[in-house]
Parts: sequence; C-alpha cells; structure tokens
Amino acid sequence: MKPGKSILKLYKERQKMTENYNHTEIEKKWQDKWDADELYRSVIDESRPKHYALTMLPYPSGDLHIGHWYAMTPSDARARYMRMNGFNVLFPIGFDSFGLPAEGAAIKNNIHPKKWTYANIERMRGQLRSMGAMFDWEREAVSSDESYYRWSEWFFIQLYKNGLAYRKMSPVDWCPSCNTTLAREQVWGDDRHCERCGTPVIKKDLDQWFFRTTNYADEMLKFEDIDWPQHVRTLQTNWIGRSEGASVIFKTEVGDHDMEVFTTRPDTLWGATFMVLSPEHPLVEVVSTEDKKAEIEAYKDEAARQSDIEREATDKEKTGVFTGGYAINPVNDERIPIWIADYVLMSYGTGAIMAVPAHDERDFEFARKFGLEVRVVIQPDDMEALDGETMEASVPAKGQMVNSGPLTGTPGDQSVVKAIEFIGEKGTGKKAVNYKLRDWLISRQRYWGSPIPMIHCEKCGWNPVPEDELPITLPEDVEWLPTGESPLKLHPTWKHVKCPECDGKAVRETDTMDTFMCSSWYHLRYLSPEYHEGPFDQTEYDYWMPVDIYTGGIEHATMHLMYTRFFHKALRDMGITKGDEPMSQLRNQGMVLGEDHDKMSKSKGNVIAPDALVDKYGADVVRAYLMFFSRWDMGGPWNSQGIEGTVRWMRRVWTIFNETANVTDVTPTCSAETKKSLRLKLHETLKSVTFDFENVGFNTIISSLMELMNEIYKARSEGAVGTPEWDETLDIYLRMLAPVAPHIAEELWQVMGNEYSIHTQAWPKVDESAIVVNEITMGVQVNGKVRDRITVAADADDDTVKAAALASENVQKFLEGKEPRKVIVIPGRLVNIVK
RNA sequence: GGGGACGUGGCGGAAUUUGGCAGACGCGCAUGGCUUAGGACCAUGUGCCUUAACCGGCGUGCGGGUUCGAGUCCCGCCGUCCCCA
Repeated sequence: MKPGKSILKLYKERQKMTENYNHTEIEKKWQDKWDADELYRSVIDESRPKHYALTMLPYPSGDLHIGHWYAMTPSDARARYMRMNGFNVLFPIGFDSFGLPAEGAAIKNNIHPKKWTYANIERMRGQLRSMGAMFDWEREAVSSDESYYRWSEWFFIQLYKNGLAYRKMSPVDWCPSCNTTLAREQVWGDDRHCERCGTPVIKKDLDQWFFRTTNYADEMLKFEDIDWPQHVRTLQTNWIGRSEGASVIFKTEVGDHDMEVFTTRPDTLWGATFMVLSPEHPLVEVVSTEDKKAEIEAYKDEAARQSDIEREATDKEKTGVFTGGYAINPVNDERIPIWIADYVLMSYGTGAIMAVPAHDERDFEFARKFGLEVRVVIQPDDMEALDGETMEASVPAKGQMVNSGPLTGTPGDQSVVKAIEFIGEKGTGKKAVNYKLRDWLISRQRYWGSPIPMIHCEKCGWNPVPEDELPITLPEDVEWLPTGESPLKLHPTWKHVKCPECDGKAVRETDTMDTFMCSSWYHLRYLSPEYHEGPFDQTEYDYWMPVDIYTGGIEHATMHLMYTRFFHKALRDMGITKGDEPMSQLRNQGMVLGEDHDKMSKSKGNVIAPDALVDKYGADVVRAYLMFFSRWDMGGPWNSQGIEGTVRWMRRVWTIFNETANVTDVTPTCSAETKKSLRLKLHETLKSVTFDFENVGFNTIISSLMELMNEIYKARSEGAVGTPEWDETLDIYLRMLAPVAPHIAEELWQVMGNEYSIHTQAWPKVDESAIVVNEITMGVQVNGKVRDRITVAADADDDTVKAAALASENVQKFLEGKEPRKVIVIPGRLVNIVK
C-alpha cells in the first residue's frame, strides 16, 4: 500500500463531510430551537381561520414503528402546508394508554401496568419528537391519567342518566384459561381461540353494560355532510346492516309463548313450513321435549364453538336438531315443527326465523336435508309453474302470491305491503326495521381501564357515583393471580362503598370500560387537557371543532370510527357537543409492508425500525421517502435501496443551496430561453404541488419536487445561477420543501440569509403568466395510433391545427393517398384523423 | 359464503379535472466521464419484439362491447389483497 493512498482517502472523506449535511446535528438544533420558541403552540386566534388536523391516537406499546411514521409524518406535512396557507393549525398528540397489553406485561413480567405504560410513553415521546412534527405538546392528552379518565367516567354517568347506558345479561366470549372475557378482536382464527393463551373461547352469559348505539343506527347511515372515503362509508353501512320488513309473532303450541321473528319477506308467510331457533334462544328449553334434551345439549355445545361467520356460511352443510315442539303459524293457524340450527344467530334479529324453504336458499337446503315440506307461495311471472316437490333450488324472486289464503293472487309489486297490512289487522305482526348493528358492549373484566362509576346496592339497585366524588381512581396496591382475574375484583377493600341512595352497604362495579370509550372523545380533551371544570373548555370547543381532517388506518372503520360518531351524536343530544359530526374529512393511509411484500411481523423478521433509519438518514429523508414510495392510501412494500434515491435528491438540494449561498460575483451566461423555461417549470411545479397537498396526494408532491430539482441542475449547467429567475426558483423551492423536510428547509432558509422561521412563511402563489406558453406540441393520430407530433401556436384554431396535421409527411404516408373521412381536433391535446 | 378494493416495464409507482400523445418520478441495470481505485459524484440511455440505426409491429391480467379514440366506461372470466357483529 502506497503511503499517499490513505492521505487522499482522508481528504476525500473530509470533502464528503462538508458536501453532505450532518442530519443528526441539524435536526437536533432545530428541534430544540422550535421547542424553545414554542413555534408549534396553537392558541385561539379569531383573526385567522382555524384548521384542526388530527392523527389517530397511538397506543403506547413501547416502540414507535414505521406505521406510526407513515400515519403521522405525511399528516404533519399537510398540517404544515395548511399553516403556510394562513390557517391557525392545531395538530395535537397523545396516548391511548389504557388496555390489555399493559396487563399482559404485568402478569408476564411482574411489572405494574402503570409503570410499564408510563415508561413506554416516556420513550415514545422522544421517538415522536424525532419526527420533527408540529405537535403542540402543551395539548398532550393521556387517557390513563386521572385528569382524563375522570371525564370518561363523567361521560358514562351522563349517558346513563340519559338512558343511553344500560345493563343487561348477554352472551360474551370467555377464555376459561385466562378466566376473563375477551373483546371480540381478541378472539382469533376459525377455531375461535384466545389471542394470548390459545385456549378455545366459550360463550358465557354475563351481566354487562351497554351503550345504545342502535339508537343512532339510522343517523349513522347518513354521510352527506362529511367527506369520508367511500370505502369507509360502505363498511359502516354494511356493519349497520339496515333491512326493512316485518316482525311477526308465532305462538308455541304448548304454553302459548311468543316467538318473535323478523322477516324481510312477510309475503312468504304462508310458505313457512317450520321454524328455526338459534341454539342459544331462551325458548329452546321450553319447547323441547324430554326425549330430545340430550341431543339438543350436545348440539348447543357444538354450535358455541363456531364463529358466527362459519355458522352463517351458505356453502356449509346444514345441521340442526328437531326440538319436538311445535309453533302455530299466525296467518293460517297451521302447526309447524320447531328446529334449532346454528345458521340462525342469536345476535341477529330475534334469534328465531320462520323457514320458507321454497323461497330462501338456506331454508331450502335445510328442508331437503331433513325431509321437510317445501311449499310454493310465490310464482314469479317469467317462470314456469313451481312445484315444491321437484324444485331443485329455492326461488327468492318476488312474484304473484299463490297458496296464500285471502292474499292469493296479489301481484309481486304489492305482496309485501299487503302481507304487512294483513298481519297488522290480525294483530299478529307489524312493519319493522332490523339492524345488524348491536349495542356497544362496554364492560371489560380488566384492571387497566377506566372504572365504570356505578354502585350496586341490594336495596336500591344500580346508581351512579355522585359526580362530585369523581374520579373513581384505580387502586395501585393490586396483585395478579396467575388465573388472570381482574385485581379490582380481588382487591380487599376497593369495591366496598356506601350506597349513594340509602347509605347502606353497597359494592362498586369492578369491571372497567372498553378502551374505545377513551378514544371516542380524545379529540375533545386535546382542546384543553388541563381543564378541570369539565371534559373540555367550551371556548376552545367553539373555536376548534369540528376536526377538519382526520387521518389514520382503515382498520378502525367499524370500531373506533363508528364509536366516535355515536359518541358525538349522543353528546349532541345531551347538549354537550354541537353539530352532527365530529370529523368533517377522513383520509386513510395504507400499510407499510416488509421488503418481502409481506405484512411486517417480528416472527417474519421483516420489521423496519424507524429509529435506525433516522440515525442513518435523518428524519427529513425518512419523511420524504414515506411520502414518495407509494400512494398514501394504498401503502406498499418498503425498499431499503429505494430510499437511497431520496437521499440523493436531498443531497442535490443541499448542494445547490449551499453553492448558491457561497457564490458571489457570478455572471449569468444563460439564454433567455433557459430562464423562461426554468420559470415555467417552477410555476407548473408549484401548481401541481399545491393541488396535491390539497388532495392529499403525497407521492406526486415528491416526484414533482425531484423533477424541478433536475431542471434546476440543468439550468445551472446552462449558466442560470445569479439570475432573478434562479433566485425566485430557489426561494419558492424551499417553501415547497418546508412541509416535507422541515429541518433541512429551515437550515437552508438560514443558509440563504433569510429571517427565521421558514415555517411561518406564506405558501407561494402561482404566477399564471409564467405558465402561458406560445407553442404547444400535439400528437397526431391516424385511426387512433400516434403517427407524428406537430408544434402549433397555443391559440391556433382547429382549422390551422388540422392543416398542420395533414401536412405531416408521416401522416400522409399512413393515409395512403386516401381522403380522411373525419378529423377530430382536441384543442391542446391531439388530432385524430380517421381514414 | 357475503361485501369491498386492486391488477400498468426487472421493481415501487405516474397518467388530477370530463375517455384524448401510457410508462412521469425513483430503484435497478447499461454506457461514458472524473478517478490509482469506487458500493461516491456527474452525464446519457433504458416497456417488449425486430433493426447497425431509423422505420415498423406488439403492448396497461384474460375475453368481448361502446367510441373517431379505452389503463380509464360497460359485460363476462381469472388472479391477488382487505373486511365480516
């Protein structure tokens, strides 16, 4: 090795250091300064329009992952863009810090959930700061803080007092190993096992608290006044599952009990040849005969182990058991057998159906399998006469009523209405609407959640805790049994209280609230997290609400996003909130996949850790690459080679600005043409970047900025440095870069000798005159295929364009001497010549 | 089973608005420059087939349709992904 080699290498290294920017240093420097200057404090300012930008509340799992960056940093860029456009922007952050994982950690590692949670929050605060987002930390809200859950409790009481919270017995998923109920989302797989221990869950009847979400089912189907993605609207609409029909009472033959059924097809009542109850239906015990009991019990156990989806699947072999009991069909007083079958769900409708095999697919399969009668009562006009004995499939279409007593002959377009009239007159049924939506089960047999502020007294029943006694705080001196049972229940003293009514002995509710309760109103707590007179300060509410843009994952479409709408509407009706909807606009981001195009997971080893990326590339590059690599609403695979392209771009940006700042006395040598086209490209870029920010199209923002940087390099090589056009371009470029890469933009803003801070600068305005062009190129097609390109004056009339197109040699060649039959001119776009 | 979304080069993806020049931008690759050197930087090229090159032909999952014109609209398939109390 020659001695000169290492010296040269050293020199090169040093040169590289000055050429490239030190992201760690710069990002720290500006984050500290922004903090010290409270640059991102958002306070009420009536002189400016407000913009409330909200990103979904993270759970403090312990480590920020790339998904958080993907959700938050593009949202931050958009919020910054709005700020530069004169809006007073609120972009808050906080933590959804109650929940199951904290208790998992407690049981597994013997660490208190509170300690675990708050340590995680502390760690994640630092990680969140590294994003360089414009979070207003003064408004941080943490849902497990006493000052927060005190108001969750208060809301519960208000809902209770207004009849929107109630208690009832309900079958819930229960893990016999963990000795606790599970949320629906904690039950996994087709065999319905516990997410934590893998034990198959069972259904268990428990007294639980519910919120009356179904009161708002119809209102939640309305989306006219909010700009939410069609996909989310569809998911919520299907989830609510509204259907119109009739409710009809069938009587049991023995005991004359009512069995209510819901049907969308009351016109087929005369074709009901049997009834099916859900295996969980309370009347199963009553109607079944002694000889069937054992068989029925076995069947019930079997059904309880299956998921509702499996049970409802139409391709599944039908199973069922005859109860030995009979019902009376109210329209014709016929005696029909009562069966139980798993395809009837207790959670849908009334848990009982009238089976009309001739006109319902599943009833038909069931009837054929068990040899039950198939009776045709509807005859569609365009079909041959149906025969119940021989038909091979059910006919669900509407049509003329046949074999239907007094309604025989009613045409298909009136059948449902007439049938409802008929049962109405008979007093045995009425028009009804059914929803798939259930009331929201709020009880959790958990410790780490907001206590339900209710007290039970043997004498006075349930009463809410007096409001001046709030908050009911969680006791900290608790222990976990290996059974996993809630420590609140096991605590020796906590639950024993005096009855607020009679002052006698009473007990607290030891269940806590579903954490979706906390996240239903966090956007209100952000308004005034230090406020103690109520859940929020009314003045702040009146200024900031509603949320102008809400960003987050699609996975919350039917959970959080429905709960929060319900919550807002319920609060509105109680006089607490105003307006019908909490969030005017919703935009969802997709998911960042691993480099193998698979979902990221520790077991697959394809997880991308943002902290390491920030160390290596800096927050600005990570932000920009996340915006660039795919359409935001689609997401896509990470590519560690791909990010290098963003690094190169950022380095080129850095170079251009530093070079320009350091160059003095330069004499421009470029042509007027160069200056004009640079300015054209600049304002075209500004226009499209503005459009893209407005429409949340992040990837094309970055590609436009890359294109413009390529054009800047071209202009530089042509000697444009030092011209007014050059200076204008660089000035506007930095402003456009600022929302994307806040640190480097701030640094370069300073390098260029401007006043701090770039983030309080105005968004530039497009100069339309710069975009006007004199000449345009148009494609010329012959029979739809491009054969040439012509350059014409931008304002040329159609005849001129036509003439220019026909003058093309290549066009003439393809015309083969023939006279064109038709020439279509699309101004500014193309010419199509039809041979 | 039902509901929804998507399908464009070797790869990620562009093509806004009302159907109007497909493949922007980036990765990768290739060639050249600078270099003792390059996994750095700069420049150029890069859908496929054919060609020395031009020209030409073919091209947005497959098959049909509407239209002067279809990635975009309609119908039918195939495939992938997501959601489902």
